[in-house]
Amino acid sequence: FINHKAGMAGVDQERVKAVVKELTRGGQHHREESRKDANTEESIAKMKEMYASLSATRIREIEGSVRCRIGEMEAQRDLSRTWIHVDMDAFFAACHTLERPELASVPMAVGGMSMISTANYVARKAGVRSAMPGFVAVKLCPALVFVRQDFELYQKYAAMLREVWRVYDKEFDCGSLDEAYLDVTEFMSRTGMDGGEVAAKLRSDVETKTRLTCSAGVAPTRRLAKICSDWNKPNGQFVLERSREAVISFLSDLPVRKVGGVGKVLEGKLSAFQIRTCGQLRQSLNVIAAVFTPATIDFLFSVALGTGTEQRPPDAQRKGLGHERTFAPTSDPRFIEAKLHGLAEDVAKELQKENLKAQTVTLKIKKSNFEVMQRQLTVPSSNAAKVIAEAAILLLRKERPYGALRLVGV
DNA sequence: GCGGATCAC
DNA sequence: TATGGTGATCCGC
Repeated sequence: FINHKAGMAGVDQERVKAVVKELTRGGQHHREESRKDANTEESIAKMKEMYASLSATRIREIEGSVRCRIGEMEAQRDLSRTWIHVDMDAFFAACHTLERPELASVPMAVGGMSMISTANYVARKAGVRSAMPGFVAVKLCPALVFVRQDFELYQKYAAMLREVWRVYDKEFDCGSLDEAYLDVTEFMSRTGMDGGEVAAKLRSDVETKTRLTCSAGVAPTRRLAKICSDWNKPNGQFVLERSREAVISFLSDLPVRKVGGVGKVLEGKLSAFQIRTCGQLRQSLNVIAAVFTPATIDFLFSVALGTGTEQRPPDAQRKGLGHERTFAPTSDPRFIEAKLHGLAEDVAKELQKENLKAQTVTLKIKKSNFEVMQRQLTVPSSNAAKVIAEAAILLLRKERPYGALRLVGV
């Protein structure tokens, strides 16, 4: 929970670490996390070993192809578009505060003792953070006020937000309820405004319409715009000029972890090769090309150069639809199979609503020690609850004896 | 194609 | 006392 999220700058990180350690020591969840950490370390060791064993000839080959590839990517660099990424400030918490103004001045989190989905900036000062279990948050901030999630409330404000965003880009796409990517290139030529002016007006329109604040990033690519929207959060904006020099200079000291798609594990692997910033990444593309897998290499090259994501991706069709539920650990097959029946009903209803059929049914289970397993079965295409439930239960029974479970999903 | 793993929000 | 739910992607086999 020590990260670079907005509003977490002045947090006493040692205190957070101590509290988390005290509350998790010896727990099953912690053991599972440690197991994954050990796997990452093992993977890093293999990568280092592999790198050390490369012949001089092979290294020269890689260097040549990397040089060539960078040249091609530079030749195709596209600085013609202006993207704005707009991101609401502590969206869920802010929605509740509009309805209950007294929450503005107290530390508040949306969620419960198990999990927090977001916290207001008062709570963040104490180290409370999204994805933190509520019982840890209370220990960090005993005065913390919990508010239950209310998706209808968020939907109401999200609909108002989309009204605003549409004005700037008819085809805007939403990352989630509270954020969107807008290609404002045409809006700018139509109005004569520059990127910063458009972002300022957009944020002002959002606040006028909803009384909610947001932050915005302006940049020549979607990926960079997303990073920029976080730069002056909350209630701020940042403009990255549309020039190669500006992009390269912006990236030079940017921690790789700020880039969407770089999580804890990839950050750890890069760090093992002394790569912590995008500038260092740019200087290390030979290593990257030597030790990572193809998709990751493609991704990291475009991150390092600040290229890619200039175009809006075509809207993808759905590839999966599922439901899962956590409960107090049990091995009672009657309880577990009843859960699966209920989840299968929910899935079937949504499939029917969207005029879809299931081709493959996946059973997901999480054991009481937090180990996750998935088993799948291809069925004759169907959106009938009965077919889906029977497939899930068949898969479950094949895993007997499965012991105590804490979650099942369909 | 399957199952584990990672990531975003 | 107590660590979520949904969807996507990648990789090794």
